[in-house]
Amino acid sequence: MRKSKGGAEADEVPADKSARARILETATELFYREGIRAVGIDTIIARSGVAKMSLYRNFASKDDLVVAFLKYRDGIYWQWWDHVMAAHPDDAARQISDLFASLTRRVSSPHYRGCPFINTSTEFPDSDHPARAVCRANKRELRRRLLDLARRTGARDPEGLADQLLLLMEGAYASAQNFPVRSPAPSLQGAAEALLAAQLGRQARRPVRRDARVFSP
Amino acid sequence: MRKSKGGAEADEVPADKSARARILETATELFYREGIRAVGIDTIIARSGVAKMSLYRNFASKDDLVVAFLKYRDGIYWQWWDHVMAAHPDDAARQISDLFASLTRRVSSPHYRGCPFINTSTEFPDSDHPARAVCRANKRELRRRLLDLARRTGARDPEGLADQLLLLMEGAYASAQNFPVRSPAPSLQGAAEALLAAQLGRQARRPVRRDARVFSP
DNA sequence: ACTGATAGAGACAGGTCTGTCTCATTGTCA
DNA sequence: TGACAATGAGACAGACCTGTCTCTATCAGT
Repeated sequence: MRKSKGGAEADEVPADKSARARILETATELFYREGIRAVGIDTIIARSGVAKMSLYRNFASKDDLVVAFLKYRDGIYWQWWDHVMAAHPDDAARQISDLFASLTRRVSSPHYRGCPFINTSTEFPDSDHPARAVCRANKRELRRRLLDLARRTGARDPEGLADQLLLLMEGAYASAQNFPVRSPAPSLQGAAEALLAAQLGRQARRPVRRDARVFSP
Repeated sequence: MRKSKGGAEADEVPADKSARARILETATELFYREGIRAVGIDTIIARSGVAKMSLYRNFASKDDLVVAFLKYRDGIYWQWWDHVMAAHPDDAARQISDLFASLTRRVSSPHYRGCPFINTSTEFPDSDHPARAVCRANKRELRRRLLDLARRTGARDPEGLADQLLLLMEGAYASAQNFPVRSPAPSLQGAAEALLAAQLGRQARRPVRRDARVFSP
């Protein structure tokens, strides 16, 4: 089985921080960049310049470290969100535009490796895995905040708009991996604005329900 | 480290097929449902009732089997696509509606576990991994077909519309895992139709480029 | 100077993983 | 019947993984 190439073994985290902080930072970096299953405990301790027992004294297990990694990323995520929202607190439409503009930049970075919560959910299909609870909580909160935004725009169907925007965001995250030459991300902001505009216009545009034939290969 | 729970060890694939076919079917099922890294060769041979050497006589390595799995799923995918397109070959707008309606059903199935190409890309971050080429090819072809559809609708900006629809599709795939209670999928078709309608209307709706402040935590 | 908390170093156990090897068995076609 | 290809069964090697254990070193506060 082809393995991911291992990186340098030298310390990459300043040694003046606590062992716990060094471990968490290193794990966050490695788990995000190379995947959780692909990164072993030995790699984390080597890269953070920490003894193995220091890891297991601070985290009960690798799963526990994974949960800590996700909670750390969750914090960063809402920090980013709040920062974007703060620019125009009373203009929800503008906040949506800003959100998708910032998201476009975020997912267009060459180092971008997708949403850690989606990625982790893929790596651990068992929805009872402790990490999955953190992933679900992040997405639930994302949906809640999008609904709040949608309501404040005065959209005709705020729940529907929120879910449409949610789908766009998830699509931006997921498509970051497989379009190396020309990312679809630049179309993101236009899509969000078109969906919002469609909900603010006069004519009621209801989705057409059609009974297409079922196909299950 | 918490492990995925192993299933029954009994044969689940009819023994009258060739060893290669049994292996590929079992691997396809297991890789998709439980993830690639999580499923070992021993599990595959046990579930398919095949000797280990029969596996390695038909596939050079696990990576080779993974590539075969992805090509198999790729075939199924375009089979599904062609089936949906065949209903109204000369009405691109209707084809788009049908596509998203069918997609909604697809991702709403309780057994749905996301897009195998996105999932595999997450499991193997190294873009040089042989499996990644199959994933990229699938997504490139998806984009090509969406562009063809968009052109045939007479959309003002076919490339933009195709990428918007692409983002929606990817979002539907990615969001299948983390919204167990109330999936955003029902909003999918309405979003696609609204994006199409926005491109067929009179007024030019150009995305607004705004220089929001950069935030990199 | 003494104490106690924190951490480094590394051996080790027990399990799992991929991939190889040998040998016996089955089935098919001539 | 004989030959040959495909397959089953299972031991095995070598690597890697998580988690435990022991012993030693450092450093801050009193």
